[in-house]
Amino acid sequence: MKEIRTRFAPSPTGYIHIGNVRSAIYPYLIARQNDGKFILRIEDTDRARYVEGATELIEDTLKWLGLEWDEGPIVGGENGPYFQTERKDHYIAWAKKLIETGRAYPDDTPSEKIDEYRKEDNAKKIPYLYRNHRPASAENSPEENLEIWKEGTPLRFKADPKNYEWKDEVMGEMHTGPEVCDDIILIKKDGLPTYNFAHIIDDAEMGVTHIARGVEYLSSMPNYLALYEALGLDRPLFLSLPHILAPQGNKKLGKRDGAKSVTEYRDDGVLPEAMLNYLACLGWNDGTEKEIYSKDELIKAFSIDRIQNSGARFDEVKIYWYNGQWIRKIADEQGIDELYSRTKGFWPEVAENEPEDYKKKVLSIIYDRLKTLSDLKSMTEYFFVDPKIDASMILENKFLKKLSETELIELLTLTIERLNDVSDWSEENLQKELNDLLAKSGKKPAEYFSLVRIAVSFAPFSPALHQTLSVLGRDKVLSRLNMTRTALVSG
RNA sequence: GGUCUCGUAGUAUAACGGUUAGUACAACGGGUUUUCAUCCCGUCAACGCGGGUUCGACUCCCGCCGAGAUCACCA
Repeated sequence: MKEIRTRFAPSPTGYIHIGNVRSAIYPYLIARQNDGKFILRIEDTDRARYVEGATELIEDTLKWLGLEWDEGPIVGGENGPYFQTERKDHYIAWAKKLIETGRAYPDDTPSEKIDEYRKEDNAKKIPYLYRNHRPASAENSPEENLEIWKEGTPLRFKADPKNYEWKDEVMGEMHTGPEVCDDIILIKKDGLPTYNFAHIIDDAEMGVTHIARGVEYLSSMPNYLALYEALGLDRPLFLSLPHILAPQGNKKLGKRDGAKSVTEYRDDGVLPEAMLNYLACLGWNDGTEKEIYSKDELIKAFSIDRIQNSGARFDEVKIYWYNGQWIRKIADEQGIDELYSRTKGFWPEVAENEPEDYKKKVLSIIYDRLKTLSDLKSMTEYFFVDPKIDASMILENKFLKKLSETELIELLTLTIERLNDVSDWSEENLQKELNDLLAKSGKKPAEYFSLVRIAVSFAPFSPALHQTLSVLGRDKVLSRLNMTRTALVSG
């Protein structure tokens, strides 16, 4: 059986955003599922749009998502080079074959002239096709054209207009008429190939069996098929992936709509597991009601024929839901140490020099409140530094505003006196003490506990009170209670 | 304009001729005798329209409408 080989072939023009990362994920899953190979190829033939550092950005993104490639930059491989600019001689060689068979011709028609053709046809309301304006060189003999073609002169394909039929693994049976076949540019003025030409050569030479790419390439398919034919190459399998839609409107999600880069979500504290899970399931499902998939589960469950053929809207709210699920899943299944290892860089600055054990304890009581890891910044500060006392948070609290200041002060005094005598600062014992205090206070749980909670944290919310007090430790709790009481006393 | 694709609740989706059209997110309400969250329970909410075919259509066919893609020496 032929080895399954898939590829992701981005051009280094910037970051990978949410809208195009699925064309990396699906090929990856297909390769892994079939013990095949996943190739990364950098399509850098557009020197004008080339962005320094973009290749590294792409590599970073794939690595973060866990989409390791078997051949490509860094790792190398037998079918390299994996940068198109380093494969120029391959394209030239194939281009010459096409000239030899009379299927390509040099064309130095100036672009102004081409624009004119286009305008003329538009004015006449006939579809613009370059093959209706072929220059004399299109009729030269192969020998002649081989002779006159030199770097600096664009090379065009000589189309053979006819019907094409093919199967798209996602969209189904396809067919088009001759009106879409045209003389496309193969080699540009700068001597580099166009995408249209280069990707076909590369995929063939790299043994790619499945090409997955956005549906925008669907309308170019007849020209690609013509090229496969003219080059004598076997067609691979084609997968047209529907677009991911922007949050508003019906357009595909692109950088202009503010499509965030994948790594931006990483920096916001989204876990790669959640991102991969969400993106894979956006436009694909296995027919069951399962929602949470690990990478291995995706590899097992994935199937091409269940890829959705309509566009799917990217929903930021849902990815945060997935992220919450994954935060809890990792903590519960792999332990708090594993989750902790993901949190570097997400703690508030004041926590920087705090001991890891302490941060792990904080994490262990707060993780089920996190939607993203960056929530740690806003949610845990009071564990590391005394909060700013803001009496209004107590006085205006919905549970506390009916209590008088005197009552509040008395309750704090009661608490301080009792806790002063407590030496067993475990969660269990604190829970017991707090229950006793609650009984003594004569208040409703929401009233008494809210007071203590706010008095030590001055945060809008916090973990369960006994846990918060236990992790905070005896000294911090008592000193903060005292400070808060003093503040209330002095009004 | 030519060519092509798509069309189930606000969103993502299930159904592959027969179900009270299922699930998840969101929204709303409630519970878990402490906040926020988790977790649990409940409510709201959909087959674009019109014709066929059929005993029966979300499902098959046709037309329409709507949305999108593409028509580069960009990928």
